[in-house]
Amino acid sequence: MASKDRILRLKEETRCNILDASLQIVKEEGWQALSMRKIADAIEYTAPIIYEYFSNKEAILLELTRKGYLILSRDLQEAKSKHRLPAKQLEAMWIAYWNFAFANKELYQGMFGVSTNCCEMVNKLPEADMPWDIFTEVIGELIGITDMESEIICKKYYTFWSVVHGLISINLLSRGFSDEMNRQVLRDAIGGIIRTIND
Amino acid sequence: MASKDRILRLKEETRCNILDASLQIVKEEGWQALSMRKIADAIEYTAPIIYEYFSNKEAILLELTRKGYLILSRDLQEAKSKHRLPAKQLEAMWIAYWNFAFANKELYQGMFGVSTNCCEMVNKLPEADMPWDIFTEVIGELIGITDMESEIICKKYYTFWSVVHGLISINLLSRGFSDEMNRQVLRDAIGGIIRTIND
DNA sequence: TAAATCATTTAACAGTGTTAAGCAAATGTA
DNA sequence: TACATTTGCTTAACACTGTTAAATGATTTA
Repeated sequence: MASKDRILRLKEETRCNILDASLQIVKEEGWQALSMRKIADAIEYTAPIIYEYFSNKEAILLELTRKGYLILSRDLQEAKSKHRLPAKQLEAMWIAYWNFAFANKELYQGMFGVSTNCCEMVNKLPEADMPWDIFTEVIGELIGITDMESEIICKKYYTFWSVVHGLISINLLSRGFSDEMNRQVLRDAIGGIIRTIND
Repeated sequence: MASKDRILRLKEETRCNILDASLQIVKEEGWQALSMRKIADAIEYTAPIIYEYFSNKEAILLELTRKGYLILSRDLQEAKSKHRLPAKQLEAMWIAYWNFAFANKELYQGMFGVSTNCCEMVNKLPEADMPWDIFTEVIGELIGITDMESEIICKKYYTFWSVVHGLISINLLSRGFSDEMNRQVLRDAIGGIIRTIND
């Protein structure tokens, strides 16, 4: 009777253990390898036990990404607090964002739906089937450089692509705004970067 | 004996049927719902038959994305051919790229690893757990606008985020360049956009 | 007509998420 | 202390997944 809160504490602990084990499996073997039975093995129980702590496998994933966003928020807040000028704050925040993504690759992938499956597939496709060359060609002409190995063209190309792919990804997932507005954002972004090309 | 090529033609046809059926299932029910038995149902065969045309389920996915890249390449080429100035060509190409992504949402997701699983999850998370507000705050201060509903801040914020998320996505998947170069690209992109903010 | 090849299916295996039934130990009650 | 009940956990099972091997039946070849 007096041990009621101790039991609750233990329950909370195994709940944490489930999440920790899950994250570790994901980090070591990828999202694809995460299975209920493997989690159960890690916490030295059998699979059905997990359903006393999470209603679903998806609920575990959801909680993992939720914790991911919390950590990211903390990192961003911390980065912001180290500067006073908004421009500096913003720069520090993006870098913190960047660091988080690469320090927690798998978690970031889970948070933003960058799947590992298809990544491996793309790497297996022949380079010739990819349309990247068309882009580098035109960007090369635009800035008057034909040497495809040039660092400048690489960077510009990279930046271009990131803007577009990022915009598309975000909109494919949660379609934040109207299509017209998205197009305008795209145009503005392209225009802005084209302007910086000749600097 | 004389019907050898006819048989080959039939074989080629069911191969196509497999791919078509797969793509249709993906379009209607998502990548997650694509199973060998469901494909078999669609082409009115049983599952093991598929293994006479594709060694794997992954081989089907690979072929689908390969065809996706081919279509994308064609669209880009076509967009490019309609202009002469590189700047105009580039703009048309990005818009073609954009259109392709949204006309073939599922295919694009498969090609670039934007998984549907996690997208649904993110939508289920409470808005409060997300760190977006921190960004909009700082960007608002930066451009001297505190009204969070402002269209300007939305667009700027959107653009910022796209650059970073796009860069990270691309690097997480296929880590194109060195970390130092990536950071420099990030800084340049941020610098460029900050400059365009006060226009 | 008999043999051999081909196309296709059925059966099976190991794995997945998930649920229901069972068991055994700890607890509450008389 | 003896019985009843709840609790913690496991085993068994279901429907599904990708994949492979064996069986079947039709078609072609000799």
